[in-house]
Amino acid sequence: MMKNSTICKMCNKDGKTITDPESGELICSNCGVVILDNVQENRAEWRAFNVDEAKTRSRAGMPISLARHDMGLATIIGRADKDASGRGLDASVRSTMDRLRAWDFRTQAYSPADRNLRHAFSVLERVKDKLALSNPIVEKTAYIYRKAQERGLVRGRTIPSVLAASVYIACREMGTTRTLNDIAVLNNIKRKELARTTRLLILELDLRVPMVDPMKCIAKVANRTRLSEKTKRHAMDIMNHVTKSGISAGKDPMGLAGSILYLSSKNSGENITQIDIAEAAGVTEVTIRNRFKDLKNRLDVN
DNA sequence: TAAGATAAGAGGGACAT
DNA sequence: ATGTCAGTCTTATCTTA
Repeated sequence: MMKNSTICKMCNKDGKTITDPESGELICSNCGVVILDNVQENRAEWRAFNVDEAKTRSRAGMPISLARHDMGLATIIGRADKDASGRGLDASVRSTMDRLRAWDFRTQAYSPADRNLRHAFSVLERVKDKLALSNPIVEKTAYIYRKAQERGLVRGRTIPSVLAASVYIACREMGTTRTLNDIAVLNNIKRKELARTTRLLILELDLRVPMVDPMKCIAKVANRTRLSEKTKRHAMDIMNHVTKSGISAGKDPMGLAGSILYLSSKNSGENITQIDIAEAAGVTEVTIRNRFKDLKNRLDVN
């Protein structure tokens, strides 16, 4: 969490706002409203434990990154036909440089695999902005995509779809809540296809992807509604109970989170419609109803 | 108008053949 | 490999309070 001093437009107080680095949401600490949900992570991705470390770790120039087709290590022979002191080159040196430059270019960017990666990572740059992904997630995405590419899994699929699946997996691994829907709509991909590709990657690359944390789903859905902190807490208690008793197995966690919030809001007398909840959770109101009915039955039994 | 009920259809996992 | 089955979620439509 990091604090800023943006003034919240909802409650108009000079309150602090809090950036949640996990969900990338900017939240007012007075009223709890989500002011922005696309905040860029602007901290360094490393930690320094003392002054020396801070000095040695800060750096000039481009960091090494998996998310570049050459991992950011390229040396490019420039176009200016000048030597280091600015004088022009004589003809023979210049023609040598021309030949070197030509080969430099060919060997760097023109293997088919590299071209694929170049394309993919330019797409990744755009996705990063749209989804407010942190640097570690981008790196992880790039790593997964590289593996997929090496295994020939991109063939017969589009680059954006494989990339989107990589993003989704990276988010899951980092415990960040991004749903299939979130990622699909921003990439103009059908949710089904994204789900299919994701499964394929997990299967083929033998990835161990942790389950979505249902608590984070509660937080995410609640942040999109106007429910009170108390209702949210109560919902988390219920979720705790539900997870322990195994009712949640096989259910869409967002739908479940939504229905628990609905249940919680009923208990606390807050009026929120199923439609509002459903919209916040990204599921239909029927799903909310079904889960809700389930919950009522199963919780009464226990 | 919100909530509940019902039905049809899609996609995928488990399991048997 | 292919088919079937139970379970989940979605969409659509109708009824109820």
